[in-house]
Amino acid sequence: MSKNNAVDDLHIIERIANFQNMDQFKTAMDGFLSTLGFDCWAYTVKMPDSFNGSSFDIIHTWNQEFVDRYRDIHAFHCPRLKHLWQSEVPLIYDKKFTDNDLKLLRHQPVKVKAVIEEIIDFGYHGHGFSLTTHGKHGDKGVLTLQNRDKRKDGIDAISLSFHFASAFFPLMHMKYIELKGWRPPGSLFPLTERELECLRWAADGKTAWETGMVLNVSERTVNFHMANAQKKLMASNKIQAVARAILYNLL
Amino acid sequence: MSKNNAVDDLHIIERIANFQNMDQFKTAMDGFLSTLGFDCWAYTVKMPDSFNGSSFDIIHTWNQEFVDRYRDIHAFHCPRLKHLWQSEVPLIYDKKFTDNDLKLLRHQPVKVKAVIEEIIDFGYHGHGFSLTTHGKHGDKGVLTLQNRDKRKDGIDAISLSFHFASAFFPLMHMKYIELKGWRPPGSLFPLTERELECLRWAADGKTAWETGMVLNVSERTVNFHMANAQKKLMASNKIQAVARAILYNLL
DNA sequence: ATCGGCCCTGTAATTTCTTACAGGTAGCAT
DNA sequence: ATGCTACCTGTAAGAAATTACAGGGCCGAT
Repeated sequence: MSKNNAVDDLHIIERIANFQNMDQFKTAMDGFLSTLGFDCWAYTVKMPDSFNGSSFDIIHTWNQEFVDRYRDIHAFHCPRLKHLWQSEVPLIYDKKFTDNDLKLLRHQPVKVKAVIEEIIDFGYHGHGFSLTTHGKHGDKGVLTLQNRDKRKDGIDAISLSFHFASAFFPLMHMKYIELKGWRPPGSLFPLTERELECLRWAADGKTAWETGMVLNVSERTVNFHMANAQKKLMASNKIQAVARAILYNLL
Repeated sequence: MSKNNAVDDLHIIERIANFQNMDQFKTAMDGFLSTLGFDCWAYTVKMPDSFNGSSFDIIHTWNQEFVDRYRDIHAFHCPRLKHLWQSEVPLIYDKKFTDNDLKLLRHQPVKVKAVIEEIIDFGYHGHGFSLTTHGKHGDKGVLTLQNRDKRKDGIDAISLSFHFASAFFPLMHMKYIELKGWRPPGSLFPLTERELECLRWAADGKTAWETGMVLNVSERTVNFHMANAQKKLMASNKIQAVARAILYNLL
């Protein structure tokens, strides 16, 4: 973390903003994280390609066996992990955390219980934390840093790393999404102001006729703009057009 | 910031989670921020009530005159501030920042230029930073911390505060939204699994008949679930139902 | 055992959307 | 001037959604 002052921060922000390719990104990621002094880290990215399916990337220094198993048993059914993905509340792993989780186990259905037990058993220990960041386009990232090595006095060293990672992980994630070139499907063509207005009113439940009243144009014109928006968003109907516009944060 | 270790962090997270009312929240906010040693701070919250209008809250220690003027001249038209609201890239205010902004001025339309000049003139200086956080339901928060007092050596003290605020501001914001009791309209009744499935497929542009094929039920049944979802979401049609479900992060 | 919630299905009238055809205006840039 | 873009409007046929009417089955809880 070097000198840890605001000039450094500006420098880091600029550095992240200027990564040109994925190699630079990954090298820097490695650099940042290894200086934080953890045994292992994982960065998981979720990119929603539709409302019925998402693609995931996982970059990690865990052993592959664990990650595969983790995915196969649908570990994200564990309530705490589910919550991690949905909220911005970080998880801090320590003794107390594990105790709490074991307590929660009693109130879980058998299926979920088995999953959680296996996760804890397999590798859900070690000191560290998980952070979630929510991107603009429905994309999410989770960063996990852990010390498996019990001999290391991780718990007291976590804090600075936690704060530091909180500050820069959202930026790293944004840059990753950008470099990855991922876009929600059908976001290539810029929408005009009129098209956006029509989409907005449609999202608020207005019919084409009502939108026409609001915008002081004919119903026909609203349908015209809506049809153009649909083409640009590669949507098969108004509903998908609105859904994509929202997902892509256009409204 | 006291001892600054992980036990403290857990404590802070729990404390934030346990605020019972707005008074406790505001007192704590004051406490956190005043210990960071800045002259003044502002916390701005945006809650989208529909796609055509949002409500804003501003809690601040600026002088009211500035805040009013800031709102009246639509300061958020300033590109940097617009970007701040849309992205998660923080702004760090220092000499370099102001210089950059003045440089950018040359390429701006006259209207925007006038706005920016007035902001800089009126109060857009001082050392500090602005942070953005994106909530789950389309809500956003921006936290700004500044030292107006030029005699204070702000720039080198910013970093720790910046990291600390990055870590806990998202949680504060989540809690604020919760305490405020704000919900996107029509999110009171829990949707069933079937209703969610129908909404998801609709959001992906499928017609009721197509969704029926996918779910292996009749078109009529899909319309039945969709109608129930519409009632629960208080939506006047399928489009608004889908839009609200997305906004409320249900899909 | 009864009630309520969730799931499922049918018919039919009406409204809205979607897509095809057709056309015209205004402003801006090379 | 010419082309490009955004904007606007009309008609009409067919597809889809919306809203009413109607009904039955399964399961878990009081």
